[in-house]
Amino acid sequence: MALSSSVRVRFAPSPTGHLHVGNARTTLFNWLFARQKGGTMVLRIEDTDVGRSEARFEDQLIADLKWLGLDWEEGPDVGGEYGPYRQSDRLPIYREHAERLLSEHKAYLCFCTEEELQKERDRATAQHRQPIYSGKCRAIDPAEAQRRRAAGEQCAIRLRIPEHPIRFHDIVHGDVEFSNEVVSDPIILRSSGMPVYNYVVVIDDALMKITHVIRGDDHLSNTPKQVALYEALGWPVPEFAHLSTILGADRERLSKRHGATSIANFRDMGVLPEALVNYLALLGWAPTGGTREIFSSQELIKEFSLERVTPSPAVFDMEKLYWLNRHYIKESPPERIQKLALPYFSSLLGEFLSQQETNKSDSSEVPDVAKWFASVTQLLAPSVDRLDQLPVRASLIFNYDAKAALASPDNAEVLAWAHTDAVLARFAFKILEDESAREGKLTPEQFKKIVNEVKAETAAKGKELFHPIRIVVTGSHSGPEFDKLIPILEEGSRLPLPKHVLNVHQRVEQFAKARGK
RNA sequence: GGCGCUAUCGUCUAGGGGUUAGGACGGAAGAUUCUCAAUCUUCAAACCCGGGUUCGAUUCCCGGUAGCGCUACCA
Repeated sequence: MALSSSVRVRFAPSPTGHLHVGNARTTLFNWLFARQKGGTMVLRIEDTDVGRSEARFEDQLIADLKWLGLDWEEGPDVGGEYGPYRQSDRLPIYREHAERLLSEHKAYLCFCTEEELQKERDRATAQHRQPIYSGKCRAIDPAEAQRRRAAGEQCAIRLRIPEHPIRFHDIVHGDVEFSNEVVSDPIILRSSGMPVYNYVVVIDDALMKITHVIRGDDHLSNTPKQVALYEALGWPVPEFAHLSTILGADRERLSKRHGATSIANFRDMGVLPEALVNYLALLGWAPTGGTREIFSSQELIKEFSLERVTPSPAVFDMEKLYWLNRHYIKESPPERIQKLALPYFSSLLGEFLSQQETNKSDSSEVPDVAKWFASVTQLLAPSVDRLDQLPVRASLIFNYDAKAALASPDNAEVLAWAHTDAVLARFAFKILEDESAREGKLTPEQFKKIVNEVKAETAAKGKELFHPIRIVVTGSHSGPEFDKLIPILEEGSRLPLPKHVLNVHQRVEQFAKARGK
């Protein structure tokens, strides 16, 4: 299939850890741009730092990107015509082009030792000068230099930086200019033969025909070196777009210290991918007009533009992410939420539900349990920031504790109300008497009828009536609607769950006992 | 230290030579529901400082300040 546009972008992470939100946002912007332009997305693994790179991190990276719904046409996992897509597999390419630059006198051999260079730098900083390379080896005759190298003398390859300022255009920042004096001839190939990052990135981007380099603005200061490299190599300079840094609440660069920062963290917390994508898109970008907040990926592809990306750094705001997450939780089909919620209930349900799921056809009870659990998540999910908070919310179903309810300071005020004793007494009496309740088959209608009778007999109404009853039934004076809760309690008590759910009758009984009246 | 980038409510942002400086999150108040949540309504909340250009600057220019980044034979 012919692509309608020649736009090619890349995401080039180092496999040194989990995918970070900053990198995720960079990938997202690349992806949105590529998808909008009908371009090609390339995934390239920058694993030249062999010490820190690990293969398992590459798999995680790919899994995290896919979870976000991002995809690519070329990469180590899918191949492509500009491979290999792992830098560790491209070493010969880097050497070849370095030698080419050398033979064209665009680069030269440097015989300075690390100690010499370090001393030079120290001297410069002590004198408050820019710590740049003196250019000592620039003057060595190339033929002489080759002889010394052939004789086995250790040397690195340095790029010759031109004697004029380096200018380039950045889509986010506009025109940027650096004096050539601050760049200094950078090493492109170490004496060990290993190439340097700022060099390989140019070779790869050029050879992979990348048209738009969209990356973090920590690379902005590296860009003049890279532009000089493109020019030395005789290759076209791509468009640049440098994205601002994501900061923590203290305005420092976002790090583990700030809590959840990896995509895996958010996934484990029960943040939905579409919420994260939507939030990340809003960090540093806003649509025309700037009033819309909710965007699906498809809508983002349509609306996104690099020109509207803000150059200033953005503070990551967990509360706004939660707001979007709550929105998407409510929008999601209940079956999806139920499925996603399941892992968080392993301590309450054990392997029970997942086991039941696998052999559902041969037991009649199974659909009941699944259905029951679905109604539990449906009841609780709308009030939660993230799915991992569900089990705590569910404690009113699973962990009824009459003594704790009576002792709770939250309940003290309600328990002291004038009507409370009467309400409690009449309610307990009626529930304990009720035949259906005793069997755990109380319906919301019967429950309502009992409540109404209590109301008539005690003259308590509104909160005076409901708060004490809530405390008896759930342990707390506030919570979900009784109409939905009663069936969950009653049905739950009849199911063979690993953690038994008390029905209304049992709760009233325990409460009465705990109260000693 | 040098160089670079950045600067609108607490936060994310819209806007732009003359505006009641708009929206969202969060906050506050009210409505509603038995309660909480949700929902709806309302409110508070900002152009970093100093010069210049201009009839007029938050907006354009310069300087300062602050934050961040880069200053490696790290990526």
